[in-house]
Amino acid sequence: MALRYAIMTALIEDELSGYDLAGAFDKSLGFFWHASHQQIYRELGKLSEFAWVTRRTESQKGRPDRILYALTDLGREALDQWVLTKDRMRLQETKDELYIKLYNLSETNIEYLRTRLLERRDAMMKRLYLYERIRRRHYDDPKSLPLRRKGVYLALIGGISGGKQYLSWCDEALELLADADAGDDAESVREKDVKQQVEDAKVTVSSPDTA
Amino acid sequence: MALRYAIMTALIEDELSGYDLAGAFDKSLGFFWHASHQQIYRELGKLSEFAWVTRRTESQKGRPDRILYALTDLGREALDQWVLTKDRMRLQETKDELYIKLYNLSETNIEYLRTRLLERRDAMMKRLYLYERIRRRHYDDPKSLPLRRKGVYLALIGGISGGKQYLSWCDEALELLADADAGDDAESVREKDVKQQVEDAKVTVSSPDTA
DNA sequence: CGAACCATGTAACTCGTTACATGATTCG
DNA sequence: CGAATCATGTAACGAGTTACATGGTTCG
Repeated sequence: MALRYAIMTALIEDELSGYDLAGAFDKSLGFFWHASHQQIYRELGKLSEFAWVTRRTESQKGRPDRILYALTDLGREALDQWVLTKDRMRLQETKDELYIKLYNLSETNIEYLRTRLLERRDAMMKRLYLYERIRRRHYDDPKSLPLRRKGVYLALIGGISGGKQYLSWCDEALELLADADAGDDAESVREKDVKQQVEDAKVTVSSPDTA
Repeated sequence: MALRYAIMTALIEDELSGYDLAGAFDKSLGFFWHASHQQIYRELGKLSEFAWVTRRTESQKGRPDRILYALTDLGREALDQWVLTKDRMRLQETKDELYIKLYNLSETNIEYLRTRLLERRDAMMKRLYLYERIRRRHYDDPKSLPLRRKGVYLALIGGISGGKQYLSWCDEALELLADADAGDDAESVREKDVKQQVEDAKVTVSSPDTA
């Protein structure tokens, strides 16, 4: 059910196409919710059935038509009601396979898992950079924001601080795993590289405005 | 697919029943993966089909029989292989409806959302307390752990630091929302209470060993 | 010239939730 | 005496993924 309302939330301020929405779920909304375009088109179908949104086709030259969706008063009402329903409280369900894989850490897979960690670290850093920039540009003084924007701000910093915590967890994990097989000469050299990468990256993240 | 392997992971060290497994997913494993008993029984059915686990019935007096599952060599092999397959990296997909609801923050629902935040704060604190204790008891000196346990340790501290970050996010959110409607006298008094609760709880969390 | 972007969708499947079903035992 | 714990499951539904399908444009 939540995806339905997430879509409507995105439609409060703008009239958007399914494609736009998919983009939003990869960008600004994506820190705490993800949805594939297939799911979005499916929900949009239902939302028009309920008359919670209206659809309007816009022709473009040289590109496929876009179908723009707008929230109706009825939809707006349904959304307001939903906010007040009690949800199943699910605390921080991270659902990352990597955690399960780490439970199975061994000599055989340590190298592989280290690579996955670096990958995630990298990806998170890119995301954080984007979000930090949004925060600085639009949410620099949270106390003076209008109420609605305060909520958005909170969701945003929730994502940002979660992301930062994740980064430092990656660092800690990489350091522990680097120690884990010291002794082998060839390995040691490679470990040094990994540690150096981690250091380099720390600098990049602490001052994202320079990139 | 991941649930399947999470179950097998839990079966590496012990022979467990479906009921035991459901318990594990509510406790030690539950920080980063959740599964209902229905899902678990379904997967266990498939795992025995594949001969990745064996089943053995144990009669009990005055209680229903338990069916104990044990990992086979074949299952062990499948698990080891799975660890090395590349997953689609999904970064910190929190999927908490509360974030979407916060996007819709207004005078109408602010009180309600504050209550949800306190609820989550409370629940997370209880969980953190449990996990911190496990860490202190069994993972106090991570560098001296055998390799496999290091992986478990990393998953554990991933959960712990994520939880701590979540708590401080809740605090920040509650403080911002408390300011949000100051000015009304009756409200102001209530806000004070909320802030006091937050302070009280901070003390509790920073020293979990006293409870 | 190939890759990525724009833009929409369908079909089949697996994963996850909710509700239903049973029945003894222990604890407050 | 009612609720919680122990212990297993089925059925129906909703949410999410993977694969397939189409076809023009822009950029390197």
